[in-house]
Amino acid sequence: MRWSTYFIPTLREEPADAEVISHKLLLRAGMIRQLGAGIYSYLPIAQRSVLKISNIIREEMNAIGGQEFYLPAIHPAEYWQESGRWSIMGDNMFRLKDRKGGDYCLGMTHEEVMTDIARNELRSYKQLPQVWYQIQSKFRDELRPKSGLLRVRQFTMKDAYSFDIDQAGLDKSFDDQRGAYCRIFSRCGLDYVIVEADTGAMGGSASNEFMVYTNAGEDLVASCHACGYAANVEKAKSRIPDVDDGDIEQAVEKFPTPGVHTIEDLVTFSGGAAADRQIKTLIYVSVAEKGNDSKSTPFLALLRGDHPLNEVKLANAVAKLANKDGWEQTAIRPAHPEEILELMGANAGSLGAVGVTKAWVFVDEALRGRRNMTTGANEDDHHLRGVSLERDIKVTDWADLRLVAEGEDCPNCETGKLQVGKALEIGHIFKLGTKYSNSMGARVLNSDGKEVPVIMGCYGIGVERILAAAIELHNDDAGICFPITVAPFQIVVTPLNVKDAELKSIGDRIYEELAGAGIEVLYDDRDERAGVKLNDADLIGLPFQIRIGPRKLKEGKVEFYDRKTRQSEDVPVDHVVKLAIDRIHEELVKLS
RNA sequence: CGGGGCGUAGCACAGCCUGGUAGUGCGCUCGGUUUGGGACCGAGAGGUCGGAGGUUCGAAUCCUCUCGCCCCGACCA
Repeated sequence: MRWSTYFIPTLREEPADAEVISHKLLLRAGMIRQLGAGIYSYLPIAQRSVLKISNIIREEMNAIGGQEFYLPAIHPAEYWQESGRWSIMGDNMFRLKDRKGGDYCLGMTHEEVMTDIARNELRSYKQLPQVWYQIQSKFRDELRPKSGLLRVRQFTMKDAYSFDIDQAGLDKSFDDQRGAYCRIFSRCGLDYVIVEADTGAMGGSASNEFMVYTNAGEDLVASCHACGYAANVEKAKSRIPDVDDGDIEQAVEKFPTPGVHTIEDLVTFSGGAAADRQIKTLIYVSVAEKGNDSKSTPFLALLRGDHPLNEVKLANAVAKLANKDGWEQTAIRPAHPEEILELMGANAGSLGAVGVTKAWVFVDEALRGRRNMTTGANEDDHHLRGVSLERDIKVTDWADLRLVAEGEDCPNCETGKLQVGKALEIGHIFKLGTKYSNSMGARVLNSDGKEVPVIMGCYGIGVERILAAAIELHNDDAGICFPITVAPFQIVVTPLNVKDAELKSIGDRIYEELAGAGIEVLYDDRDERAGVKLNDADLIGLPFQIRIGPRKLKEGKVEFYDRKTRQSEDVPVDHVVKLAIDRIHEELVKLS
């Protein structure tokens, strides 16, 4: 490819509204341009990278028996209503109407579409297992698109679905996918970690996320160096030391606490209590839907005073009670002040669960067995001391509701401490089970002639996130340092002055020979100053460069430059093509 | 949805407070000189100042509304 006629609009200056490194470099390298919030056009070299990533994914999916589909992006609402996700997805889903007023959406994923095909076509266990996948655009009306390609409203996703007759089959399909994911991310040059994750709106039993540690990420991962435990903080657990509540169980006593409205206030208040001897009382609302009806149910969540709430854990705990009689919880949210007053008869800052019987009370496991605690009295400016959990509070359900913190003990081994780091999710695999096959009626006959729901798994990868993550992980002050497997080209050939006929003719020859050998080569035949060409080459980050300049050519040599190490070696003109081919193959082998 | 910021040439920005002929740098075009890490000289092209309404003799500038984009938050009562 000749750079002089190829479209790579590099930017010298940094775009004003880019924040994260990959966003800045994608713009500066002429790879993407924004069309709207969270909507990007991929320019030619970005498209080359995306296609290379897609092909790696395709190869690994095919290697485990995956079969590629092409599915509609626009879905009639009825399929999503059947699965129940028409309401669960809420404002995150792009919705539209056709000319007759019929409801449609743009697909966020394709469980419904794939399950529909499965239920129409799969009849017998003899047809299982099946592994179906696609690599296509997905649409999500994100609350806040941001960070270039990291959180967008249209993106490319590889999503695969497995259909098995039993749990053992699902386990194998899941493990196959997990192995394929490891190979895919390794081949793309990404350091990743596999973590336990919440299943969220997908439903299902188990799930693993594939994460890349980077400050541009939006998730937090808790991990233990001692044993390798790693989990999304949405799911992570930890061990904490016991707190001494004293030997004697005291009686409940109300006392005035004027002006005390926070845990912290009560710690310093004379006659108050340490934060770990307090009970924090939070009022939340479960929002549920049934058909076109919706309802809001306020409830209490109790934690130790110094423990932060993990909303995801709380939502999961509440859903067990909220999802019945056809109701499906779509969200939980903090209660509004007027809702708190109505439910509790007091305002935030003086709340407590003692005597509460008309609302659900969810209590964090860390409070189990605790005695002589201090909490709000449900009367403004009053608190209670001497509260014992089991004796004084009517607990609806115990659950793990606590957000783990850095430095707490690993839940999985004796010695480790948890570290918490920011990470970017690049892949997610789920054991769905029968959630969709039940709601949509995908059943086959088993070997006993009995009709059973198909056991499903689903497996997603964000293609552009791989590109962005590769840039986040591999860059320096001059620009991108692409892993060769995702680089738009493998090498750039740069005659430093194309008006010098000798430099140009040698450049032409090297370019032709590399291209003839099947190397993905970009030829910088632009009539630009050397500085411009070298800076652009560094910026777009191809792994290797061949620089042809007058100084070295006097000795019959050209420079072979390694972008990542920024080392160059002088090579006789006649040897450089072979050297380049060898080095490129070496790189490819490293990432195979 | 709440808070903050910003919309002026392809890009980055100044001008706005205090109303009076729309600017700077980079990029772009042409000519010349240059040529190993983002050259120099000269001559040019390019903007309904996000949009609508209002105030005024006069609005990029003041007022109202609106659209868009960026950042933070939307868990700890």
